[in-house]
Amino acid sequence: MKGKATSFDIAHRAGVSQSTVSRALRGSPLVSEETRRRIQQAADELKYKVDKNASNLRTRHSGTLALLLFEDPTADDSHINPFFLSMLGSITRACAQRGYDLLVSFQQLSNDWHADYADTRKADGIILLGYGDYLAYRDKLQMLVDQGTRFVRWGAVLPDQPDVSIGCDNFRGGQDVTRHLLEQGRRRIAFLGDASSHYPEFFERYRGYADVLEHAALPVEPQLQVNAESTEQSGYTAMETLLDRKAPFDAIFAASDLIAIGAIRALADRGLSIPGDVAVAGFDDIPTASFVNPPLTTVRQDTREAGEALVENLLRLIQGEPAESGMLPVKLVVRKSSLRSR
Amino acid sequence: MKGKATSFDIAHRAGVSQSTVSRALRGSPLVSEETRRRIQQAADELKYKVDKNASNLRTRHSGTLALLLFEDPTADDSHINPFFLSMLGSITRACAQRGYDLLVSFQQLSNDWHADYADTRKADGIILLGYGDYLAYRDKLQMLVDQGTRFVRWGAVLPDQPDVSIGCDNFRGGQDVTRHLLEQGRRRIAFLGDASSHYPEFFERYRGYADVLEHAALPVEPQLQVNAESTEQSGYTAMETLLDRKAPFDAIFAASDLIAIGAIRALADRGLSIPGDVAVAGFDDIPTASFVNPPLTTVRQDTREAGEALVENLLRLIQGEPAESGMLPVKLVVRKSSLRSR
DNA sequence: CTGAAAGCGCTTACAG
DNA sequence: CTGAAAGCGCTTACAG
Repeated sequence: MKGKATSFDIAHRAGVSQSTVSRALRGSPLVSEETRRRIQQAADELKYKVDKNASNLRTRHSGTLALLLFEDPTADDSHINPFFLSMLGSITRACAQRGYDLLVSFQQLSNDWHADYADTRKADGIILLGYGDYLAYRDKLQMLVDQGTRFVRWGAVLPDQPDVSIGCDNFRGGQDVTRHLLEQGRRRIAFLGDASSHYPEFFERYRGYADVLEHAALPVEPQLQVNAESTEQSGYTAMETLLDRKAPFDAIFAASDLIAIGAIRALADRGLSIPGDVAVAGFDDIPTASFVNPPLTTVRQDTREAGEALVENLLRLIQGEPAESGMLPVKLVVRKSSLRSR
Repeated sequence: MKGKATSFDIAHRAGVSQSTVSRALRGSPLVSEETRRRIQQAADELKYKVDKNASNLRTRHSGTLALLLFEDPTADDSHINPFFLSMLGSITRACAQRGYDLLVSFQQLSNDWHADYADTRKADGIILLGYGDYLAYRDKLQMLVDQGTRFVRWGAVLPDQPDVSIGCDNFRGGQDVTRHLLEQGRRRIAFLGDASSHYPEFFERYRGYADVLEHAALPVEPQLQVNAESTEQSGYTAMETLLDRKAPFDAIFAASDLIAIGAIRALADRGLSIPGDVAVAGFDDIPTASFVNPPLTTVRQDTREAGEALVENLLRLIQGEPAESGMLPVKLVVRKSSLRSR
């Protein structure tokens, strides 16, 4: 056998026309059972597989989705945000279940990702997953929409978005954490993480936090908020900044687990005990969260459900059906880092 | 503009033939600068992108590699072995650097993965990454080789393999850990992990361990070895089994960090202190390793280098050049879990 | 139920 | 340097 077998080879071997081979292998009801069996057998014998490039070219779709993962502070190789990695896992599975392949790619915000996979027909649609200045790439989203590219995005779900976005209930998560910390007797809760519309997910968490404080008639103090992006390093630095401000606080609500982990390190380096001196809570429930010392109270986002929802909605868009942005529930996971006494 | 522009549209707009458009866009030296510029401009204006399906069909290759990730004990969705996740990250990057796309897929050992991506021409080659009974899928590897499929595998590098495998120096890693534990005064070191040719990577680590013990004139005791696969749960169970045997030991060498983490939990549950009563060391240096309590001594595999090597060699195979199996160096990372005194 | 034929959008000898 | 033409391997109306 030289080269791969084609449908003509199968046709020849099964004594039918090439068109019939194609029909049989695609499961067309027009083919008789007997013929189908003969063709299937010939195909098996020659280890024939339909050439996807040819079939995609003909049918005008690829059976493939593209996942574009981007982080603003481009992580060194393998140190991708664990939460995204977990999403990647569930998205891959969700695709497989629906018979789609998944193309994975890392991008920088600055790149031309808005004009690639879908345009080259390598993918039928795109899933956007990442962390970066929302205002900076909002235009690109609009461009994608204008071009008619099918895509869904993981991120904050806001009223005025041009695209289909799936996200968790960040506001609610922020409320839950803050309420919990108050219940534990904390009164001066600091927030580590960006709190502006540049980073809507963090901002929603912050708004949930502020909302609960206000309802408890507690002040929302600007000096208790420090910007941080979602890395351990950034969390460490932010924690130091907060400590240097000398404003008293008895709890930290970090906008992500990575930030929380950095903060824990910084607190430990200054000799502060957790949760004795300071309670700490994060967001995401990454695998490491339960292993840090002390185990970290956090908010779990159901990545499995998230992956399903993203793929589900993207497929709907591809099929021309209506798809809607939606918010997934969150779940407070209480661990030692926020509990009153050991 | 209805539908996407094709090369004919560009040709029309630029006033040249379609063949010239194709040449210009592929960077053929046959096209004059002036013509190329005009074509490029027309392409930009129409936001034209070459249809990959068509071009792949013509050129007989896809510019895509497939990563097949499989775990024997199929992990629940997002809980993929963190080490593999890290590899996934570096492989994706290595592909991108070389202009290749990456198709990611989870597989079970039992599936027909040996006859898929490459056969359907969706990928030019395959990277195999996973954990499972080697003897069980060795036949499939042989089949891949026989079919002429281009693939490389991450795993143990053994003398008699039919395929190109890249792995770390597991034997050396096993030696390093064991030697370190001996230096810390430990004498009865247990090994948690499968130690048979079914799991060659673990087996190599075990052989390194046994080798050092023998050179130190210490016995290699079967009752100090307990099988375990690379999950926390399995590590926990294995640790319990070992404890129940009542054979004295003062150190644990776990074949992977996940196993080590499970073991640490089991030891803690029985009230044993680490490293006071028992020193513990793992293998892989997953992100969590530095966060467990106490921080885990382990062996780092350079995933960045590993991803590069895999992609590099696969590309070589695809280009018909010789590729060779190879072993990457490992690095002992000493942390608190194995140190004599606090 | 089956076959002959057109065509998906490219790339690349071949001829100028 | 450029164009006309063949062909990559399929799918799917169209005609029987």
